[in-house]
Amino acid sequence: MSNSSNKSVTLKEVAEAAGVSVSTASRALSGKAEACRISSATEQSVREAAKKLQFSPSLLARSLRSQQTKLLGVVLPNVANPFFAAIAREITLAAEADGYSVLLTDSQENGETEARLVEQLQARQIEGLVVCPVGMDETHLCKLANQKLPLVLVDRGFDNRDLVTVTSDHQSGARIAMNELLDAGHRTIGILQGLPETLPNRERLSGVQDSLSAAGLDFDPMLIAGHHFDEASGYQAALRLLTTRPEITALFAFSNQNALGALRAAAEMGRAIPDDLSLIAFDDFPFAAYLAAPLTSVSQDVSQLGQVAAQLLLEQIRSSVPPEQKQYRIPVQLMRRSSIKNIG
Amino acid sequence: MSNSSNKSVTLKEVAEAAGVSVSTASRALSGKAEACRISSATEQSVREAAKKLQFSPSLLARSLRSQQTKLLGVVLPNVANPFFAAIAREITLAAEADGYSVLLTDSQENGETEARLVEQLQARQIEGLVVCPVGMDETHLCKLANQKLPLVLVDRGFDNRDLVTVTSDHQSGARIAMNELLDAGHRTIGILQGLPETLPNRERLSGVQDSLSAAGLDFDPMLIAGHHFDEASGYQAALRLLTTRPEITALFAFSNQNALGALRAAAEMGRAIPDDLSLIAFDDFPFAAYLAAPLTSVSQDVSQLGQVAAQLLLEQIRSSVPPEQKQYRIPVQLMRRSSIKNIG
DNA sequence: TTAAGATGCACAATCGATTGTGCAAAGGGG
DNA sequence: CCCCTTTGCACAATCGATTGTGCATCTTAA
Repeated sequence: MSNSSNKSVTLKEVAEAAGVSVSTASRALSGKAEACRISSATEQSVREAAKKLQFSPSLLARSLRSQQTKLLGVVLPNVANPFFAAIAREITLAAEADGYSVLLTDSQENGETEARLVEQLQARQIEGLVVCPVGMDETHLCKLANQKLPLVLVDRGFDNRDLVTVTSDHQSGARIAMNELLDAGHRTIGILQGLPETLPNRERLSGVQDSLSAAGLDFDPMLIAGHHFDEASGYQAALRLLTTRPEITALFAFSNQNALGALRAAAEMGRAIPDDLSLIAFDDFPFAAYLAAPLTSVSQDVSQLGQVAAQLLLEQIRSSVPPEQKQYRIPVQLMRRSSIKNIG
Repeated sequence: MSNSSNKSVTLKEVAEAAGVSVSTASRALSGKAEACRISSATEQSVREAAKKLQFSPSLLARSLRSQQTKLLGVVLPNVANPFFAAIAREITLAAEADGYSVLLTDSQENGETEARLVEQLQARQIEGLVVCPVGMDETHLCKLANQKLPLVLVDRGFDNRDLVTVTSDHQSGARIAMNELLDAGHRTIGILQGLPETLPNRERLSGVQDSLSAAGLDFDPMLIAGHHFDEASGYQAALRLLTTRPEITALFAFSNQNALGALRAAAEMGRAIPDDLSLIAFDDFPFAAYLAAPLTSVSQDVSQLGQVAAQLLLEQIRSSVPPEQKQYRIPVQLMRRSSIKNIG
């Protein structure tokens, strides 16, 4: 009964079944019957033929003709990372709601891969693009913006203020975290940083510095370690800091994965949390409250991040002009638990 | 200097720039110069023109003509869930390596949404589809398979053995988990189940039953609670079981989110883990080892799951015949930690 | 009865690439 | 010198939909 071939029904076949021309069939099905003076009898027979044949128009052909692909591109450094996955989801849902489909790609935290993926997406005539950029080179992205391709950067960004960017308020997040430690009496605080060249990392370092200056303390670069947002970096960095600077009483991990590494390192060094070492992390996660030492963290509103990015992109596509405001900051929230000991 | 309009360069413009016809330009650029007797001089001038104009062929037009979109579809119940995100990533990477792009969609754990998304993807002429199906209705998916659209089901599946399916070995995973509890002397074990109608859930229940029978114990349906794989369900189910059946000494959570809910419920009931209550969960996660009671769990090899699904799909597309073997089982692994107390 | 206007639909161009076919010009052999 | 082959490329159809235009037929009024 049902069509068992793999090629789909075309408008031409529908038109023949209804005994009309392709153009008439097209107009009948696209609701332009009135405007194009198609008799309702004809319209009905076309509709019936389409239903009977299970006609589904080729979006490919339609896109080619209309120059509207209804496709969005998304480039993320690691789709499997729950943080980016949450962003991907928000964009996907928002896109779907607006009739768009999402081409998802993974740059594997590699700038060249990112550039290649962006070109590939462009070749597919995407109407808009969300990127969480890797590295410090923004030229390939500026080029897109110059070509009038709606573009939104999310989570990470550049110093270039011309690109539409949605990020958490990393700087005040870091300030809040540091203040929490300082208020608890900590004075020698190790920083487990992530990818050094990323904007979030730099802004967080800046927040750390702000906080220290406000407290009249020096910023000691030797108290910073780490090179990535992953567990391994957190582990190595924590191990090194705790070994070279045993007077450290608290660690500030720039990601929850870094915190995980810190947990492992602390366990190996025989330092219990929070009694022998305090810990705070950027980026909350579901199990944070159930850890041996419920982890105090700065929570990013990832859903909000994704939603705002998606809305900015869709709005940009609709209006075909970039928004006036380029920089969007999503507030963070301190989740106060019990991984910090008051040693004041 | 660079093109600042948003419309891209067409082959026609390249051809004009090189002073040749569109067909010649096409052949020169697609490496068919030799075969189509294009002089190397002409080929060079076309290539140069293309480079100068930054020509990038429209994949839309190419797809329409060649009937090859190089597009894959992926439908997952919740893209933000790290488990599904990991699957999405593996598929994305494998696809990219083979020149395919991935259209990612989120069915929001809703069968009708899933069916709608699948149709939409079909309208985009995807060449293959990976679905983690929601619900028990497989008709819309069988239809696809009948239409010769390469299809792979992942994580979840149906009793229908004709659809290519890649899942963890849920049944033996559940057996392993139950045996771990039984070996530790537990006899009254509460089950926190996930979505009841899903295959993983049913297979896990089946594994539970196997294990109990082998131990000569009865399977008490009243010891099962829960309706979803999320935290809320785990919490409510655990609360109910621990209230109505206080003699329970151990819980088996069917997902890590369920386990999280159980953790919350146990805390509220004043039952410490593992001393007052043992816990084991299906599905490991990075922080499992750092919980107050390091959680023993059955770990699924999610990457493997995604990779196998991707390879099966790509192979199916290449050979244009479904594989002979339809069911693929990925082994699970017990991660023995310390959330189970030996009460033997 | 006939010209003007309304009605209903088909023809054909178009989007941007690919590809089968055909036609010149150049080259070679008898 | 002519015919035949090879070389080099252009023409045109095609993929499947959308859309401007034009042509019949029918209606209505003078």
